[in-house]
Amino acid sequence: MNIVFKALNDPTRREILEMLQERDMTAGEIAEQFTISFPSISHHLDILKQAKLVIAEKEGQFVYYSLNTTVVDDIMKWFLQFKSKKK
Amino acid sequence: MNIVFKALNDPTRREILEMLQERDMTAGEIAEQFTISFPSISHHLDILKQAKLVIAEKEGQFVYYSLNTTVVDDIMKWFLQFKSKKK
DNA sequence: TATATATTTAGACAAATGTCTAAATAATAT
DNA sequence: ATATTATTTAGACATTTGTCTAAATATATA
Repeated sequence: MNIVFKALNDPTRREILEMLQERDMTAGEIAEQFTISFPSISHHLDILKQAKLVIAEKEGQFVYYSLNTTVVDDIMKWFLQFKSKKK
Repeated sequence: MNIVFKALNDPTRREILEMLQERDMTAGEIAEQFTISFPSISHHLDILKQAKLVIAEKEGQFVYYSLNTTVVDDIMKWFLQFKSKKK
C-alpha cells in the first residue's frame, strides 16, 4: 500500500496513468508527451511498475505499458473505510 | 489534488486518518499512539490540515482534530476515472 | 502572578526524491 | 558487421521530506 501511495504522489506519474487509461502506449510515446527527459520518464514508469499500477510488455524493440486496474480497486477499498461510518 | 496525495504518502498520516475515522481526538491523544515526538506529529497534522483531510478546532487548551470526508470524496472521484473505461 | 499543561514553531540534519547527462543494453535495418 | 532506434541503468546533484531537540505561544490552575 505504501508503495502505491508513493507512486501516486507525483503529478507526472498520475498524468501517465491518465494517459494509459485512454490507450496502451510505448515508453517512447509516453515520454514524448512530457518535457522531461526519457530516462526520467523511464524512472517514473519503473516506480509505477513496482507499485503494480502499470504492466510492461516487450514487443520487439518497444515496451508497451498498460494500466493495471486491480491495484486501483485495492486503493478504492482503502478509501471506502472513510465512507462507511454513520455520522 | 497534489497536496492531498502528498498528505496521503506517509504511513503515520494514514494511520492518523484511520484513528480519526473512529473518533475525534486531541493532538496529544493522537501523539500518544505513536513513538515519534509530539512536534513531529504536530507537523503531520499540519500537512493533513493543509490538504483539508482533517479539521482542527481549538477548545480551551486542547486542539481537537476530526476527519473531513469531503476531500476523501474528491479523491474517490479521481480514482473512479480508471474504472469507467469498458474493456 | 507564577506554574503547569497542551500544542506549535524554529532550526538542524540525514534520508529520500526527481531530475539530468552519459553510457549500456537490446532489437532492427542497411 | 555496422549503424540506427528504443529503452534502461548508473551516477551526480539540488530539493523535499520526516525526524529530532529546544524554544515559543496559549490556556488553565494554584
